[in-house]
Amino acid sequence: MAEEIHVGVLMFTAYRSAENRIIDAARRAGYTDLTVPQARIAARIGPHGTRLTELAEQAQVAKQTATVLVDRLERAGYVERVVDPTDARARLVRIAARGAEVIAVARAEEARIEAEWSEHLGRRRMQQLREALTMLREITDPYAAPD
Amino acid sequence: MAEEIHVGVLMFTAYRSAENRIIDAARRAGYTDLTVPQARIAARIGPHGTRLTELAEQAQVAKQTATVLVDRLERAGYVERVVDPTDARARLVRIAARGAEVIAVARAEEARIEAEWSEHLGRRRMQQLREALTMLREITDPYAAPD
DNA sequence: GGCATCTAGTACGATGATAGGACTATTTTA
DNA sequence: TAAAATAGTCCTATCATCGTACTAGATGCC
Repeated sequence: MAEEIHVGVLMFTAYRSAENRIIDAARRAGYTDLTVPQARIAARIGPHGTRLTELAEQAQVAKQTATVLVDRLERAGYVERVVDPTDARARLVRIAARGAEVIAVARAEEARIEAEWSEHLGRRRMQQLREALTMLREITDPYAAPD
Repeated sequence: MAEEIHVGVLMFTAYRSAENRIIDAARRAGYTDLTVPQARIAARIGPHGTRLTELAEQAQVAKQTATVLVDRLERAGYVERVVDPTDARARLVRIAARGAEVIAVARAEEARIEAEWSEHLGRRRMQQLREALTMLREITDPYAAPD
């Protein structure tokens, strides 16, 4: 029975572990508002801002949900909305000052987690893991960002 | 920038994709109630029933949340609660008839997904992925089921 | 045994997350 | 230029989440 665990469940466990650690790190740093779904959305904002619909697709939630999450992030000062110069219907969600601060905290914890995982697995296996997941993205990412 | 994606995010994408597909399959089969959090809890029920606290830990939610989810699952006929013969305080959550039906549907979709992933990655890489994730579980699973 | 302590689960209440349906404004297509 | 598509929001209903507090049963310790 040991081999019967679905690969997806294994991913959930590892992913959720990382997510919890990052949220905890943010809380310890004083960013006690900021929930997991909010962080998930915020983590997908690109350097020059990202459209709400795009964020919704990547986080795999409805756009109404993304609207609510961005509302809260905006009210808390983590992000801001600016008009998209290329399309008057659209608005770009961008990281605001407070957002940049917490992202730094998150990135640091992220790096720590990656280092721990890498140490536990060994460099070769870690590399294989990353490679396999990156390939998998081709068929599991609905947005299929060409990077 | 292409290599900067955190391994955790890659896992989220794949995991969420699988989860969505399984839920969709269940809906198509007529099980239109049943939400993602409910399914997550239900998926962790063992063959002889599992305690609520245990389910909460494995799904990484508070026990109050697990109570609510099990309530809904029970009302919809997917699971049932029976007294734990070894502890009068505890109750075992067990799969009920309707639950067994939808699990069959879920397992089938799960197998299909694994097959697709395996085909996309190739057998060797799929095996490496499973191996790495299984190892990772040792340091990321708070419940650390011995299995 | 008997009392303090711990554990399993529930109840209440407040807030966040989620999405269906409908709507406006703008852009794209035919 | 009219028709269709797209970006985003609003309204509303329901689910999910968890802090705090509580009850009932189990355990540890003298």
